[in-house]
Amino acid sequence: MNKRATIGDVAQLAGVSTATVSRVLHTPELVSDSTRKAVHSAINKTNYTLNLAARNLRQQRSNAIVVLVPDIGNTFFSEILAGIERVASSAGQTILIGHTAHDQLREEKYLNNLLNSQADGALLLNGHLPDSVAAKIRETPGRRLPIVSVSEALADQIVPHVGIDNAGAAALATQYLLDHGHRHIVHLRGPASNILTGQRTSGFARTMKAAGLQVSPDMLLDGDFTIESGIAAAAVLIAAGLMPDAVFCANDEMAIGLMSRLAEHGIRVPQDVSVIGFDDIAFSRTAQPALTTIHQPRAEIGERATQTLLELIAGDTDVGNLITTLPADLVERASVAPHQRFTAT
Amino acid sequence: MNKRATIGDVAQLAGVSTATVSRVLHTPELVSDSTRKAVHSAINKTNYTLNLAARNLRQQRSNAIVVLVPDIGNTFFSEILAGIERVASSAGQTILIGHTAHDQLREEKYLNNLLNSQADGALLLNGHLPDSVAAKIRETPGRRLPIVSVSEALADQIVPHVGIDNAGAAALATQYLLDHGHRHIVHLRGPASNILTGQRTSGFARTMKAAGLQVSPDMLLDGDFTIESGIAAAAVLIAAGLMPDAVFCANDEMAIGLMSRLAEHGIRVPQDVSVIGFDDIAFSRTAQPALTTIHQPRAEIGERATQTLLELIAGDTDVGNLITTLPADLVERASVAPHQRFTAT
DNA sequence: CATGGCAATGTAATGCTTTACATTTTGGAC
DNA sequence: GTCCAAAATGTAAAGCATTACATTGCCATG
Repeated sequence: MNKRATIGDVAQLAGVSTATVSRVLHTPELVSDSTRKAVHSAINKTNYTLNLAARNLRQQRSNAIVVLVPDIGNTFFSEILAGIERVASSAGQTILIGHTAHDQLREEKYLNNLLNSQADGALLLNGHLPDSVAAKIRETPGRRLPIVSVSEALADQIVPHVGIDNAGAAALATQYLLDHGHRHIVHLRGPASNILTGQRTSGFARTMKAAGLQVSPDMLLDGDFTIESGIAAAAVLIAAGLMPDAVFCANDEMAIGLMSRLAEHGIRVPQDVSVIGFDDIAFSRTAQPALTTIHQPRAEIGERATQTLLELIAGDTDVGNLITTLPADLVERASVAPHQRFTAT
Repeated sequence: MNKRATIGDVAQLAGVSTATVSRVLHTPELVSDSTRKAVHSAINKTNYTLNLAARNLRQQRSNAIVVLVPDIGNTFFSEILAGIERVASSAGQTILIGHTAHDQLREEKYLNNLLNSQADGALLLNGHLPDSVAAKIRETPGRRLPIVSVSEALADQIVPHVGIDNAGAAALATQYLLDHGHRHIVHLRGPASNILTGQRTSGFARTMKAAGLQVSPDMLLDGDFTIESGIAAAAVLIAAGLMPDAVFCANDEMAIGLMSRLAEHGIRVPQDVSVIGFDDIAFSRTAQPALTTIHQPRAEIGERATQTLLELIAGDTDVGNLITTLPADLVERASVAPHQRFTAT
């Protein structure tokens, strides 16, 4: 079992210098036909493969970007990733996904890849920047780290961001329920630790208030973006014995969990209670009833974020702390119906 | 904007040699207290971070493993990933996810990371090994590449594998339908290109035959593991005008899509037709009705695969072309009911 | 035939860290 | 105070590819 061939082995076998081998690989037009053939044959004979660690060390870049995803299992992220990949790969960048599972240690670990020249840039889908990295950014304002936050903004937005207007979209959903005559509306929120939770809640509260409705504490339910927390929320509602007119869920997973539990108890959506979600994941279409929800332009979010990151890496434009806000809209399906007071006339 | 600090800068500032700085970082017990403090303070002052490219080059390994996933959006993979991460991170390995999207070019690109010492090993969830890599493995039987296939076997199994007995699990599902009195059973398959399709189909066909039932071509429907193909399959069934007793779907996504389309047409599951899925993804529990399906021990699959890979990397055991088969079982929910001929007595 | 210019190739420095081996320092025993 | 072992630290090579700069060889022009 012999060691891996190096560029030197290839050069020796082909009877040329290492520089020539390197040129065959990267700028073949500078090499004569005969030499090129000889080198290629030597490469085949030796089973040579480039050592990327050596190249990255020498070139001071890796042509890779790391994407931090809080929850791989959440289908919401996959279309964003598709957008990211489209742009990244056409720019010759490899994308590496780091699953953080909301774990600060992992976030740091993956970001160290960036700081340690394993990656040229980072895309944050997790809504959180570890303190150590944030401190580094503040300490060295000149040397901007190529990081862009996506979808979930940071508490302290010190890097560019691409996402939607969450408060506005939540307002849109709430207004839609109001327009259908619902008054007693409950909002099933995400975890308090998530920045989106505050944004969506404020959009909800603001719209309710504008309609002259008070948001009392019992109109806010706490979830954590999982199906299970949607199921649990339904249980709370059922136990309380008073079904609201409608429930605005901060994401589709929770809405789907909620509806499944309601169905088990014979509570019909939308006849007995209307439900609206957020995100428009694939399964919202197949839910029973099909879920009315807020659609985010996920592919475009991923694309724009990656473009911004690439500019940051190239360093040719000063994107500053650019905030890109893309439009979100409402898709009407079957989980919201007009309130009885509209139909019972 | 100054360049990044190197270990040399730290050494100079601390008044020691680079070797000592390196020791402070990796084997601090070999360094005296005072020196250690001085070095740490120099590290802070200079904002030093290790250059991983240089370390990887020197150490000839990266402490990273790359996981090839065909479809990030498929929730089936996330729990496998969780298992992988658990084992990998306790072994100090970083895991990097490469999304291949069934694209051979991407598969090669990510595997080149492995061959090029950007990663120490690879876990294949995509059921496919690019020809170039396969050729390399065959050419150099001595130098075994640290690769393990997971869940989806390779057409030509030249690396260790961890998964379930797919034909057996499909037989289990089919037998369950037979036991409930169903005779006219349709199997909605995955794409022909996928190795699982053949395995599951053969388990289905074998069990039908054992029950004295012929599997005619019209009892096999083609899908591609997506929700949409499940919806399309339902449309085919509806258009044909003859609803079978039951449908065995090769994965849950298709079963869910199928059921949603059936519901739109007023066809009730399980009263009018029974449906059984495969994989037991999270949304199978919230489907209406809750989906009866085959459960795979995903976390364990991920764990075992990673253990095997780590052994391969360490090279201390000869795992050979070990095939690890884990048990799959059936979870009864509400989408399968006894055939009328049982209940109508 | 001499010269300039270009194409093709070579030389050697560079990127940063780890680590085997060498050297110095420290502390204790006598 | 001497000596030795152990602890602490230093020196320098190695890991592999890229690339600025230097060199060689050739052709065409005058």
